[in-house]
Amino acid sequence: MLPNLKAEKLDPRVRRTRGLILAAFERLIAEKGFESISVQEVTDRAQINRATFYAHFPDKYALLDYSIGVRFRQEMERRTLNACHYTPDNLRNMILAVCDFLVHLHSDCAQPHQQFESLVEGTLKKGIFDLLSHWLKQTKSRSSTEIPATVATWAIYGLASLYSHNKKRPALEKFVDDALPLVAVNLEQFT
Amino acid sequence: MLPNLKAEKLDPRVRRTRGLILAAFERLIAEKGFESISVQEVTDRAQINRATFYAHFPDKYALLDYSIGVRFRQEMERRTLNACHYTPDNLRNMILAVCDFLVHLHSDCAQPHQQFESLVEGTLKKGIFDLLSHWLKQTKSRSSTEIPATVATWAIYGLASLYSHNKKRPALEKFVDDALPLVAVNLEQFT
DNA sequence: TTGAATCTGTTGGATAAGCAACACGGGAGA
DNA sequence: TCTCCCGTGTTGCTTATCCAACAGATTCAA
Repeated sequence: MLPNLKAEKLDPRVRRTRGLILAAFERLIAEKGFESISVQEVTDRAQINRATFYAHFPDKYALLDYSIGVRFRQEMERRTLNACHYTPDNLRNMILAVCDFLVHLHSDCAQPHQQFESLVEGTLKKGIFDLLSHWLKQTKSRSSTEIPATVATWAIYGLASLYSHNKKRPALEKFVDDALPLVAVNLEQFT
Repeated sequence: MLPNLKAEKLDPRVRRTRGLILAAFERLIAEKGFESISVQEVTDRAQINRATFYAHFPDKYALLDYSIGVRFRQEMERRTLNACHYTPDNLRNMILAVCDFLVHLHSDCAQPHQQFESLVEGTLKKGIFDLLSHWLKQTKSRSSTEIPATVATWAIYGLASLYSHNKKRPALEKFVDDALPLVAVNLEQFT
């Protein structure tokens, strides 16, 4: 079972602190981009002590990781893709979701730089991979899921990256429908 | 010197907790009125432990007191009436402010009951009295300020109460200009 | 080069907030 | 009447957060 967002029974202080840090961080990212943010700015805006930040995150890169992960899982939950299994249609919806996610991320974030992008890529691929693996393991097929999930993950992220960086983007639905069969063929055995 | 709102150097945890309690309380008051609110509801919404509430306020009546006091001082600060001295014009502005305050309080608050009203009255009169006394003490006049400040306080609150309960209210400016001389005459010696 | 300024991570001890439990009291309903 | 439920305040102990201080890295200007 994928860990649900609200299922975790945390100390309320921890939940509150993380929420404050996250909110401050996301507003700052929208204002001035990831690279130029300092930990101090985040903690000032979040109204928490700087030492407390380090009790939760090793550095601002870990915070970015966390932020992207939370947002991704929230989006999957919103589309009810977190509690289902593999079908070509679910796959289609997931690709749509990832494309959407990247497009919004780029418009929400001032000055996306190289480092930022590659961190996002890593986190997002992990999210996609985990969700896909979760789907595939629910099928009766005995075959290993690692390789097909990896292939599909990279393909999906690649598609979304292509789409989101495209200056004049085609209609999303059309784009995804063109690409879907190429990904789905690798996962046929799990249908 | 009247205590400034941001001047107090409080533990940030205390500041945060009070802010959360206050915000939760004010939203609840707008939703269901003061009487039917329980301490538990406030703390649940504020994401605060119930025991923590009692570390800050004896009960919900003290919270109402605090809330009204903060809002009143904020409003006076906004109108820069907190750092000035007695003049008829400042007095006029203060009466305008108190009327405004009561009108908005009644519209923000679902089901204002008797107990609610009398608590508000006490807190507000204390605020008015303190501010007036602060003004009067800055004049060269040697006379005692207690009696004139008391008379003016009650008069001002009475005016605002009358105005805010009036079904079809006259224009505020006209109302105040009619009443102003009656209050000002008691404070003439401090001009 | 030097020095001032700013940010990063880390630490030990102080303090606020959380938690679970308790006694108490006021309904609501059998 | 009795019991059950719910809200109020209170308490001792645990835990998260705050704080002040530190050493090291980076930048920038004199």
